[in-house]
Amino acid sequence: MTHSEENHIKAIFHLGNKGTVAVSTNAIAELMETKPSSVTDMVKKLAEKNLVHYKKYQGVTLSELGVKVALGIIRKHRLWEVFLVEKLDFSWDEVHEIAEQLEHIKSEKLIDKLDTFLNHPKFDPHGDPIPDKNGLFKPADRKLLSEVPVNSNGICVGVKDSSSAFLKFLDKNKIALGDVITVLEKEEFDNSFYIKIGDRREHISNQIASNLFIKIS
Amino acid sequence: MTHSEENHIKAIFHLGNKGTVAVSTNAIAELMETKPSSVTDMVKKLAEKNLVHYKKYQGVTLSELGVKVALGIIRKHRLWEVFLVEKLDFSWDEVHEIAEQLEHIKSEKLIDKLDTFLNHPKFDPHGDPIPDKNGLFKPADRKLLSEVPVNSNGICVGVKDSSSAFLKFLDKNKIALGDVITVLEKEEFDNSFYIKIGDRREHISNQIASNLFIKIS
DNA sequence: ATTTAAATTTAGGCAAATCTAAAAATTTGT
DNA sequence: ACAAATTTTTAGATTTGCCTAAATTTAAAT
Repeated sequence: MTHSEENHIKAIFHLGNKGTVAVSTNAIAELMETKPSSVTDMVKKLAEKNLVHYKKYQGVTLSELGVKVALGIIRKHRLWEVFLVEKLDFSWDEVHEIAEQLEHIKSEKLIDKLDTFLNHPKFDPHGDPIPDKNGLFKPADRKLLSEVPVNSNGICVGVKDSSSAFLKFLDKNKIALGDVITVLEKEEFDNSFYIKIGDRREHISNQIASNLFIKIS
Repeated sequence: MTHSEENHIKAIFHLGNKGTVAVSTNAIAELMETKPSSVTDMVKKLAEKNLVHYKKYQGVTLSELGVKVALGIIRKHRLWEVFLVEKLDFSWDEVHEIAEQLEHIKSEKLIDKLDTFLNHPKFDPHGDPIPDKNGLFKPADRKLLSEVPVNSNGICVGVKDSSSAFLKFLDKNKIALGDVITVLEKEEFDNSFYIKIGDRREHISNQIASNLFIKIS
């Protein structure tokens, strides 16, 4: 598998609800910052290799094999992210680009040993679940802060948007995974939220609230 | 820099006494398992980029910039090898292939942090010196066991041939870096050696002796 | 010092991954 | 339901890294 093939598989997985929902070449191209025509070419190649199901003009889904491959890449990506943050002391907004490179290193033994070294972590630094060797992971029971009823109480367990910009915003505002959050009030006018986080009271926009996952306790 | 470019630079460095001695395209091709004509192409490209000095039919040497690049790659390779052996518990004969991949990961910060995490090691698992950030490393004062006078006493600090086959042989015969070795006698007939290693007496062929480095104490 | 052998380069070609521009299919709006 | 807009694919070109086969240069041998 080339890097490019792996990246396309990953994109289809992420855009198409784990590869189950048909994704347009346009969408893939946009995510990958390439052109739709290039995606068409690649998708044909992946179809040849039985990694995707593809019908002209109808979008792409992953085959069973494709899902397996995608989960393998995601597993590697997220394990490396844990390594970078926990062992090398990177901050959570710096690790994505490096993990994008590391995820393509080929060695099953390496990733098994890395997993062991890290004590079989279940979540990456952004709260996303890490598939195990067989591609299984518990569908984290978490909800977007924006979609939880007022007075809900829980722990911040993940972010939906893991862009560097958003993560830096959270750092600046001292919001981190593990923080205890209570939704105090919803402002109907602009859909913003008043929350209690730790022992502070904060006012966060809807955009922030709809990118924070909490686990209701 | 592409992987292929980096690999060519590395080959020129290793074959040409750190890039200072002209290397033939043939030699490079053989080491890299490619064809001389392909090497010619690449070498021209590297010359364009001022990474090598190249005169048709006269072989290649590294430019100052080329040496810098080579040292950077070697630094990465060897630091990753230390990581694999010390942290992930790989054996020293397994790490080369994986490090060949990892050495191409691009992130200065990553390698600095890895270096710190590993406590700025000076040698890789085969006893080869690791260049520091500025490309400097002490020229390890070590000699081949085969070239040391009888009755010399020292510590085994490295291997010349780090092929998996040789390393496995050493493991099987319980010869490891750090072992104390005394050259007891040289057998003139076949140039083999009788040595004391730890508290055992061993008889090793010239081929073995000329691939083991010791540091005379 | 030629001739022969070996090494090296050139020329031309191929496959992968990308692109642009044009053609074809699908979707949308009225 | 049909024309217009949008999406998607095809066709053809480009770049990179590699190859084979032929030509050229250098080195070796008699």
